[in-house]
Amino acid sequence: MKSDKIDLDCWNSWTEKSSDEKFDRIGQGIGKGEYKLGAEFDVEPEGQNSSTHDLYVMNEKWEIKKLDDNDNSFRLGVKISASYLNIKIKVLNCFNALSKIQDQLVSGIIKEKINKIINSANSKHGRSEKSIIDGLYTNEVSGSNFDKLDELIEELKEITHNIEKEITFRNIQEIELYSSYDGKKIIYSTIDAFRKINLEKISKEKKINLFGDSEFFNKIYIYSELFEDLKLFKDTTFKKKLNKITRDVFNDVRLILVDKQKGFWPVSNIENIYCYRITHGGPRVRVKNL
DNA sequence: CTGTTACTACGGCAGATGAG
DNA sequence: CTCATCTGCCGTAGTAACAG
Repeated sequence: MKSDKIDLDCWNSWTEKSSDEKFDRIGQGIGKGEYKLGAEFDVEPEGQNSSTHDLYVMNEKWEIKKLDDNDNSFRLGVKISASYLNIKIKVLNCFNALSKIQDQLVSGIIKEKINKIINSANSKHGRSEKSIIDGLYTNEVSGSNFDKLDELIEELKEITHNIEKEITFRNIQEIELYSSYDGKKIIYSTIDAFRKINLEKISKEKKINLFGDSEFFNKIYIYSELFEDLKLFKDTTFKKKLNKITRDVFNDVRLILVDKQKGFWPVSNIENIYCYRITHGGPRVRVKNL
């Protein structure tokens, strides 16, 4: 193979050109395979001189990743931590909020659904040795917990979506109540009206009656706790969101996988990489069709 | 100065379980 | 049984920053 020609989405073998470079040679901010790959293309690894890429080859910025010999995965740098933390916080907010109001919900179908979801989040799935919630707090979400969490988020989205439809159907997007400030009548959103009434020192029965029935009381309660945080997953999913922040790392940078024996694998379509679990505080990534 | 700790790059691997 | 996968938990090198 000539070093000025590379094949995408397959292993390009190491050639004579890099035979003098050891794959395992590392340096400051320079990972395995970078010197060897650099030798193939007569370039030096950027290392500390560049925070955006490892090699500059054929007018492209290259980001080099060595796959884990164990399971063909790789991890990302700390740059992605902020993006992941934002997602994690929203997810934890949802479950914390549900746990807090759990006891205040009135028995019924919707409460049972929420109970199941909370229990599932506090359970281990697949081969996991810790629950989803524990995993989120310890920054270690296993593959099966990761899959299950995605399902749970979708269930919560479905629930809040149906509540939204019901609010619209009942035509109570706005409710008129007396102001706590000056006693005058003011129009409040459903959520604000609920929160206002829920603070009143009146019996639960009276509160429920104001919203029609206990099931609808539950629904608005749940909705008021979740809708803000679930906005992050509007028109997307937990997994898709993780995939997006993972792929965004490679905007304007070509991902090149390296392997001691097999050579190097340039990834043509970044959609071929996906996040499948969280380790050490960030996404762990795999490549399709490897 | 020197010695030490902190920080930021970079992945690694042991043990258990499940598939065949 | 053997082998691959899954899960959880860490490690190392090089340099900068700081204490004395």
